[in-house]
Amino acid sequence: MPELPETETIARDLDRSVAGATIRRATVKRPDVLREVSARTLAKRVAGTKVLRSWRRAKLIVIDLVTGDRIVVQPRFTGALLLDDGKLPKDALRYSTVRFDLDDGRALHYADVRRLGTLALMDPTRFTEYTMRFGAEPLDHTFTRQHLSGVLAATAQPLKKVLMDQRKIAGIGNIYANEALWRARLDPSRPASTATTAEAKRLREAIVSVLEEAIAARGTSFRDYRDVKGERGSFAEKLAVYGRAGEPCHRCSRRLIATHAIDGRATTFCAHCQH
DNA sequence: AGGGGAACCCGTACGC
DNA sequence: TGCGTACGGGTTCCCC
Repeated sequence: MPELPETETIARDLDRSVAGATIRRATVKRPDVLREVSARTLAKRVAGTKVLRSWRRAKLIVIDLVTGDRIVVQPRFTGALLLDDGKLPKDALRYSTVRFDLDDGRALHYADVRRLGTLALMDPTRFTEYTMRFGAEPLDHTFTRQHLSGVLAATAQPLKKVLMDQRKIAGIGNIYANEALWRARLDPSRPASTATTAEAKRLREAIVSVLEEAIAARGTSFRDYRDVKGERGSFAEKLAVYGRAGEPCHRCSRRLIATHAIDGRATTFCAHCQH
């Protein structure tokens, strides 16, 4: 599932390969993935426009156009941005929902098997309004231990729920929330406001390190995630807890516990060394 | 404000 | 083998 490291990988790759290209036209095969714009309006507003850059905010891939409009992609579970330069794996485009033909002959596709992911077109005003809802970027220099302490102190919700709350911290989903809490040796169900200064420091360092390492590995392809070339990330082999329920903790060798008690989401942790 | 629940979607897993 | 059904997963929205 594309979280921060996966969307960052996609956005960086696109920035390198598509910035400067001009979109010749857009073709919508599955209009139900569109948000904020109709197929007809999308096609009209992007035709003939140049791509300035591609970047990430929260779990969104944002493609800036020279007109000021932004293509905003939220891949959710199975969404992928695939760049078809004739070398994509066979079948990669089977679930293409929107195709952007570029002036150099390549095509950028938004493909999505389950189509819970979305693609929107936003003008600058709408984009600003939309992204105001997101909390701190964990890899930004403003995400300090003091900032995290403030976020944690403000609520008695479970730590894991706070990490995954996009209004509080942006970009962390189920995989990296589980991993960061294991690294910080913190019980996912602990009320956030009970975290000490030392624990907040540990948690900030855990969040930053796991996200940076996952970006270096080009993300986690636990199931569906693929990069713009249709290739997998390699961080799945480094996961300490996610998907490892019943297996031994890498720190203390005791069996990892699985629960759905927090927000109905799969949580895996070590009851012996996370407190 | 925070919590609960439904809706969105379909491949996969499972029961019969 | 086939058919029917339950499930998952992030976000949004609506209601309490």
